[in-house]
Amino acid sequence: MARPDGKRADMVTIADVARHAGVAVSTVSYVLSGKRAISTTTRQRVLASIAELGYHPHAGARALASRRANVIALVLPLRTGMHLPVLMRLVTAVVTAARQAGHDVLLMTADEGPAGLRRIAASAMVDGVLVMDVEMSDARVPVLRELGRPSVLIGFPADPTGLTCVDLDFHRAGARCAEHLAELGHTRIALLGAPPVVYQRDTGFARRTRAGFLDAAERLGITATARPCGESPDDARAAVEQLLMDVPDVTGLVVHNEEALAHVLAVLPRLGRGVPDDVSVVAICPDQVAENAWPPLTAVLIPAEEVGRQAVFLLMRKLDGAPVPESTLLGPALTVRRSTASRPVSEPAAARMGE
Amino acid sequence: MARPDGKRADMVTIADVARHAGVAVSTVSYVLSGKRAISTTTRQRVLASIAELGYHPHAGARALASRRANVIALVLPLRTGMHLPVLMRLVTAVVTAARQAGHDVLLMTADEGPAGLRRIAASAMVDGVLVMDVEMSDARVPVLRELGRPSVLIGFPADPTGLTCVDLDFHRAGARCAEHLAELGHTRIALLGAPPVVYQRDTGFARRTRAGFLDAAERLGITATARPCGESPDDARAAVEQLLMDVPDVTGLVVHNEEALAHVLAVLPRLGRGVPDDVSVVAICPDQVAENAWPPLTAVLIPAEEVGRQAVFLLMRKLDGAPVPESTLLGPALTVRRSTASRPVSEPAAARMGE
DNA sequence: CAGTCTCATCGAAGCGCTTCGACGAGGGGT
DNA sequence: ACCCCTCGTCGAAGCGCTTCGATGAGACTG
Repeated sequence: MARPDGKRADMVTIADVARHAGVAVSTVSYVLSGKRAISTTTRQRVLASIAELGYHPHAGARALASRRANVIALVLPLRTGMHLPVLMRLVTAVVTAARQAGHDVLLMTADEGPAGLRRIAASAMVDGVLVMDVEMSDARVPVLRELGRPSVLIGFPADPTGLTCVDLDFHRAGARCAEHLAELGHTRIALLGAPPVVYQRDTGFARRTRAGFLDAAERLGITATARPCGESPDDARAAVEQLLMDVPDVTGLVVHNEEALAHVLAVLPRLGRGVPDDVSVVAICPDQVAENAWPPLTAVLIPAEEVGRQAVFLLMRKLDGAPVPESTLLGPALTVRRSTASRPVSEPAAARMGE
Repeated sequence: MARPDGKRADMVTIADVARHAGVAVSTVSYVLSGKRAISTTTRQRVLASIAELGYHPHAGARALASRRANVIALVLPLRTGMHLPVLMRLVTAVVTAARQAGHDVLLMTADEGPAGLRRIAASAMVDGVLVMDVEMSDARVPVLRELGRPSVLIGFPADPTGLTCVDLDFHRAGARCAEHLAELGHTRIALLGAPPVVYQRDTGFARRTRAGFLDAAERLGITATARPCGESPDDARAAVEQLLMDVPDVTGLVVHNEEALAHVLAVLPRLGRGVPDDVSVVAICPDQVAENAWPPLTAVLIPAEEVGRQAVFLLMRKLDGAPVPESTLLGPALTVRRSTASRPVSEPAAARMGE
């Protein structure tokens, strides 16, 4: 393995390339970085040598000399409850986008906490940090502020001032659902949202969805109600029953609660409401869930790939010192499937079915 | 931000620590690495300075000087079909274990392919590579061999010679299922495995499970049959019907096919076989699936955390130049839930139910 | 044709760390 | 008293790269 000069055989250095091409080390460096003009002939020769020798710059040396690691950190939550398919697609999108921008991705789990962030930042191991699944009051946020490293959050904390955040625009998502139902002629619609406790905690996305939904309904001149919904089968059933009792002529339903979704869908037919014949259902959920439900659900999707790409894009801009907006909200995309239909012209299903 | 000397304010170097503690730079280094004896008083002083200044070694400089990056690469598959919860738990376990061993984790997706592996290895960015979800004939395997970097595979390729592989011991998993059924008194048992095409491809885990199952049954002196099972509802139903026709008195069933599992469970009652009253069912699947099925399934789980930990452990040993076994097979853990019971003493259910 | 530019290239000085050899101070043995 | 260790510490030489200033060769001016 060792060569006569005592170095490792598999380590080709920039000096080897320079020697092979008959130029100075710095010339090779400039060919690679493009930071100074190099004649075409020299460039060709250097590139040929690089290819022939299979040279790859030593990442550590480069980081040391250039003060740029070309690595970003991705901080993943461990927390359960996060929907995994969405998370994985986000991760994949981030890695792909980062690679396209010439960066690698260092994976951190949140359990190292603030100390991990400090370590990573102080050791110059990464140029910037991407924090996923941010909560309203997230312990990592103050650390991020304190470190002063370029960072981008996926999700919004309570106070996003001075940070850069990306997420789905839940306000517009809620509105989009109302609009879709209105377009189909529905005039009595309802939103079943997160469990009560989530609203009490003032969690951002739940409130924003509700506000968007109600605002849109008002603007469209249709009657809407929004209420929380528990996650257990019993709670979900109770919520649906109560809703149908309070608003018997409701024909459009938005469900923003992944856990409860299946239960809601199961209970509606049993209460004499066919989907979509009697009640149209729009979900706000990952597309996998929407596709696998029965019937396949018209839904506003969480655009994981797009969020990941955007987050990386913003981080790269920050690394380049370019200005970025504090908050980036991605437009919701509504996919029409088979759970929504025009408002039934006849009387409610319960009567029709002789129940 | 800049100090009078022109350096960045937030970068504390080892020289700063040395000055602050009144010792030589090398002394600080030795305190940190423990590679030479340092008097207690000096050590204390240095450690105090480190804490006070908030010093963290520059990762790049360290990698350059020591030829150790303290980073390992984790190569994730993009491929669908991999069960995500298992994958995420594996990833989490790997990151946690790596951190405990003083390493960080660089995340690569497989779509960069061999070139990505080469780049990572040649740039000395990582000390070793962990490859997940290895297939029988995996394009990454030859590259791994060629690179000669320390690596560990999770899963087994067709020819694991000279590699280090970790996985669940599917042979013993199959055997464990048979044993469990035998312990409950069942004497006619069957295995529904992967779709036919998987066996034809000579895929490792499917064959090994079947062999383990049949060997154990023979050893235990009970009658066993193993057959493939398609993934569609129709194929699964057909497989079950055929099985019940061929072996009407079968009372123990092992299902090693995640996709078909739900369909098998749905069809058994319709054929007059209650689970577990008439037929006991053991699954080989992730625990989430086993828990959420009805009835909750007795199952052999894929020990994701343990696999991740083992893989990191083995990689660390390789980095230290210690010998490691070529293959590490993890013992299957069987969790008893509500889908298995003692062999029914009476006649088959079909008769009992008057069908 | 001297003076001035631009272009292409080179040499050398670090970047922050590890590690090797050297060295002074004590603590045995004789 | 001597020599010889061992222990604790220091200084300096790199690790492979980027970047700055310098330099030489032409290509323009006037």
